[in-house]
Amino acid sequence: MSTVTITDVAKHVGVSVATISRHLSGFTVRNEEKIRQAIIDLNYRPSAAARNLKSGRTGIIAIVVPDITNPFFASIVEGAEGAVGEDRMILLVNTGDSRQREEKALAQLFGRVDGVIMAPLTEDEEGPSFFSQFGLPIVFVDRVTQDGEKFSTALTDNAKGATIATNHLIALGHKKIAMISGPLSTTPGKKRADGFKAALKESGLPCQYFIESDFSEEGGYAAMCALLEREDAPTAVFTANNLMTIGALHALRDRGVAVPSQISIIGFDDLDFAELMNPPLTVIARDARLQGALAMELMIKQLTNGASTQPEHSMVDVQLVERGSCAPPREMLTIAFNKVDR
Amino acid sequence: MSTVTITDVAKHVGVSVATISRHLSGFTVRNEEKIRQAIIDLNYRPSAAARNLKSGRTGIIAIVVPDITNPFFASIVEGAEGAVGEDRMILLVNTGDSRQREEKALAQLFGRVDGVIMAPLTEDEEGPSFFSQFGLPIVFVDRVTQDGEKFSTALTDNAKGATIATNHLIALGHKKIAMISGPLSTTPGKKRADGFKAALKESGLPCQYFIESDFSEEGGYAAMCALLEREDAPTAVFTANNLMTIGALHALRDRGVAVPSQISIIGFDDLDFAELMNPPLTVIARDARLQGALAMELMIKQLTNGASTQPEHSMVDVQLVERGSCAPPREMLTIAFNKVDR
DNA sequence: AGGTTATCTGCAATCGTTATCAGTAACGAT
DNA sequence: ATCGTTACTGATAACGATTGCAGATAACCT
Repeated sequence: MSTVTITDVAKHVGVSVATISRHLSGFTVRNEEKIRQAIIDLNYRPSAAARNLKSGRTGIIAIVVPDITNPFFASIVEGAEGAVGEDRMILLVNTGDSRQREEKALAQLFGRVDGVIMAPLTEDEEGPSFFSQFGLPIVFVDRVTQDGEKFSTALTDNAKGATIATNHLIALGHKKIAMISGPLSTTPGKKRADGFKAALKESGLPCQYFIESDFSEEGGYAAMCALLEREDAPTAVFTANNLMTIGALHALRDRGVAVPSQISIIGFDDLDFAELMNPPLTVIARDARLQGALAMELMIKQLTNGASTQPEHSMVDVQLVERGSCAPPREMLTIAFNKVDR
Repeated sequence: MSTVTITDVAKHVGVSVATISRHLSGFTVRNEEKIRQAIIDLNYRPSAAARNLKSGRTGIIAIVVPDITNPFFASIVEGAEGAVGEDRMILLVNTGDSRQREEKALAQLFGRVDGVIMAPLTEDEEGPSFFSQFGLPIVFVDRVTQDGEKFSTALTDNAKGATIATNHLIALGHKKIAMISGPLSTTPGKKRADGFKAALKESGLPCQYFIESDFSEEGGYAAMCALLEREDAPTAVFTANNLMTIGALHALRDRGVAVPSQISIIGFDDLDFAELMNPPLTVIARDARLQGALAMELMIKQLTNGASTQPEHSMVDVQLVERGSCAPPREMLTIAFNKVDR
């Protein structure tokens, strides 16, 4: 166990601890070479704990996500990781979609990290949120809380993405369009639902097939099953995130429903293997890595400029990626067929 | 900025700091209720830095992986996260397949964490490895270094998995079997290649289509392209990890090669969406989450039992999951067809 | 040489907490 | 009334580094 401290090094060289400390902090001191050698010989490593205590800095930025196995959040983390720079590190916290873990984690983080980048579980919060009195710089990524304007945010244009997706289905001729939505208590859940409903309204279509689910694969599966059991089933579905898209596709496969001939499906968030799917998946894509990087940049800006910094808001754009999972609705095919038939 | 310390709380209540400290550590003290209230009123949070300095413990375990966006490592992390328990947290380090970052990260970790769970980049290391003099408990997960027996490990049965995969192809009648291998400098790269070669040898088949690649999607793509360009192309391919499998499939799709009718493919490591692929992917699967959890358990055991603990080695089993990407080779189909034809 | 900087040095205080140790109050037993 | 026990308390010294201060040394100029 390396219990060697700065004092040991000082004694070994024959100078005071202050000199060693200064050498470590980059000042020029007299016996540079001797000190360097002593550090190696003794295998000395400065105690991060002591440093933190004195300086109040930890050099660690926490990133708190609900589910690290969701490729989207994994990309967020990767993006943030890439932007963190040389002299800082990332502390990852996976809250596992549990509110309790989220709160506990936050409490534990205090004093361990210089700032927190987080995707909160829900927006629901009575009165001024817990975060406003947290006492540590916070940047929200992908999701915000009620009073999120007070903090820097790195979001995506959820409403726009949902509107594009819905309009894409409408343009193909669909009238019975379903949405498997995320929880309305979350930012992306709410905004994407809003975008969907607004697009329907604009085209004078009713909103009959709206299911609020939970952003999970199982939730997407169950929601799709529910839709298929309807007497008057929808001809197209917009799934509000990648996991629910996968779940919905599993449901379709299990029921033997053909995509896109029997039902069209478009998902929010791209997947690495969307092209390899059967059929290739049409999605609303965005650059999650960039989003993570932006969040980190905002955090670093806040850290270097001090607490006085005004909150900033960055927005990542969305984009329709057409592949093969959307087609005109069945009725239209039938009509077209009939026409040809005559 | 919450600059309120234990002293402030003590003054506010009218007791000594020692009493507050004791209360915080769970001892029974006299003015429990008053103290609790004061802590809330003042919004006091104990400084982790000071605690660390005194106790020498940080309550943080680092987990170092080469690439967090690889679903496999994401699952490892999730498994470890789930097993970490109430009073510890995870510090995630993504080395991005860079040796330099790996070393730097390790150095930075010292004093910040109680132990390191890691998947090292390579096994190559001259002499006694860097890790043996690292001075912090280490558990290797998925990969080891040369002198890995000295540390606890949570590995998977790579050779067995590769053998099963190869034998599966052989049983289908394939003679020209390729392997797109990972780097032989890594544990899974080496062991899977060994298993592949051993299986071929046992069946008296030559090893003509062996390509060493790099576990990346691009690498898998390039390797598959190289195989397809051969005059005498293989009829079946075993890809040594999930990312290379995806890359290889992309290559096949781009070239218009049909799976499994023209070429069979089997991958190491399952994917969430393997069933949804075109065709559904046959793989060698293992429980990565379990593997991560096992690594964490070994770490915690080491932490609680002290440095004297003997290293332990746990092994996660592998399993063949047959879906639709493997079939008898083309020649055989042709022969069968000819027979019927006569 | 003498004076003035410029540069480096050690001492000691400090960060916020916990561990140790000596002490005190309350209480029952003698 | 004395003693022993129990159950808590407060003062203080660490933990290992950083930093302001004042002093020492070297370097430079006239």
